[in-house]
Amino acid sequence: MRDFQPVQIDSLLSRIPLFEGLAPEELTRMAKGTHQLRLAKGDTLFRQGDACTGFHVLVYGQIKLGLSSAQGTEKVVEIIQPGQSFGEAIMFMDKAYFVFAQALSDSLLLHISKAALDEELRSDHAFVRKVLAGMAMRLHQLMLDVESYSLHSGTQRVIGYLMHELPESDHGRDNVVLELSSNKGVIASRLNLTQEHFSRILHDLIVLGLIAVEGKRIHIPNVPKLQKHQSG
Amino acid sequence: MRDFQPVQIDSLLSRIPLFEGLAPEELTRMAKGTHQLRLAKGDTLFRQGDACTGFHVLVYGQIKLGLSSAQGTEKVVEIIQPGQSFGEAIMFMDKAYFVFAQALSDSLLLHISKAALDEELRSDHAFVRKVLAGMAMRLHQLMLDVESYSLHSGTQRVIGYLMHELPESDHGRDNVVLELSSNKGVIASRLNLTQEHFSRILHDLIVLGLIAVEGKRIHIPNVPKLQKHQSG
DNA sequence: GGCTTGATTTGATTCATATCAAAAGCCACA
DNA sequence: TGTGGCTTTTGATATGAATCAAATCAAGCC
Repeated sequence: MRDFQPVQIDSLLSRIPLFEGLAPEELTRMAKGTHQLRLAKGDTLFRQGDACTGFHVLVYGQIKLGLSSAQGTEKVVEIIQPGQSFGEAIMFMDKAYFVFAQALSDSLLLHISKAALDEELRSDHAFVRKVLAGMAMRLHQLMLDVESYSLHSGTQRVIGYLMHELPESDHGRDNVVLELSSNKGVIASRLNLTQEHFSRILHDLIVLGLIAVEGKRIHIPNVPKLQKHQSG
Repeated sequence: MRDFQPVQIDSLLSRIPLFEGLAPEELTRMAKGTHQLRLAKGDTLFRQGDACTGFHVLVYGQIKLGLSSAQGTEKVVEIIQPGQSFGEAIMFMDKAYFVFAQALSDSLLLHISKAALDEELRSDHAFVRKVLAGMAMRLHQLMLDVESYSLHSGTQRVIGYLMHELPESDHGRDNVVLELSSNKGVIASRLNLTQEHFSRILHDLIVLGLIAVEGKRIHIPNVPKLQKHQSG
């Protein structure tokens, strides 16, 4: 059951950061190589080894990208939020996926074909810069992850995550509230922690009075103080 | 003491994978934005926070890229070998370096200015593809690292590293020899292990008869057997 | 050849985090 | 309003890897 609503796709595309600034006719051209995709919570979008024919953009919902080990355990590499794209890198390499993608909630995605992107890349230098910048950011982000995994303790990673989730404007503020975007188990895995360890770290922070937790809602009485706690 | 030998730079550039296929006049144009750089073992090329004005290519020698933590410990992110380039991503973002670069041995590098690259990107679509492909590969590599760090044990990472260093043609072969490209401490850090732990893992593999070590030379009597050992 | 300096190994111990198991908590929905 | 199926927390224990300290090895080099 494939949707076919070019006009709506145009407008969805235009709202994606990557495609901002494209002329209407360019958007229409891109839309021709794009199709919509609906997933129910729990559905798999692709798995390791699947061929990659383009990249995806999430319109609404939530997707998790993960690695699964030989022993069956899995590790969440990234939690995709609306507006984010993913899969460009592997597309440029003409390789098969080596992460899997699964919907954490009912989701709407766009799939943009490699051919459509290639054409746009050929004709639009500004677009080239944008794609390059996007890939560079992704690389940078991954480097930060590597740094986190290898140089920071579990507690530091958790605090770092909370700070990252907090809108820039809330840094330095007092008494802010933050809503976790997913289940704690998923976030724990994203931070390379077990669910249990994550729970205990949160507990420790509560005992220290640095946060208060009710379900997915995290109260932070004093953001700079939490930030400063990154010591063990 | 800055070198100024445009002709030689042309020819050095032409031998770099990234610049293969460039027309002579393009090469000459790139060479104008390029300069040579010699480092002695131990010299620092740049450190965290330095401004980035272009990217580097290593002609000969060896460079380590690393992160240093607040506590003064450092972690090797990558060991650059001749022919490899580095720093493109951060250049595209117009951000300061957040890794440092230090020569592990006397080295010759080229520094290609952002401006020169930008110009070439604007005029040469094939070149755009190459840069994109390069960044994609880098991203992929980093993902593999993340996978290693989070899903594999120390022993698995070491075996993985050895397999990676081994030329493809030697997989499946018997009785191959492999020369470590750097000090064991550096490699250990690259694998996110302490020197001591790395030493012990090597020791364990020796006891199991999977490898034999003399200095930097690693003998592998049976590659597939070593490969298969990835279990703990 | 002995001496200095750095690299590597070995040993003893500690620590962070994982694992396994079970108890609570929390919804959704019949 | 209870009940089944999640998610989350808590507890007890195990383990991989780090740390600290010291011994050994290797390699220049006067």
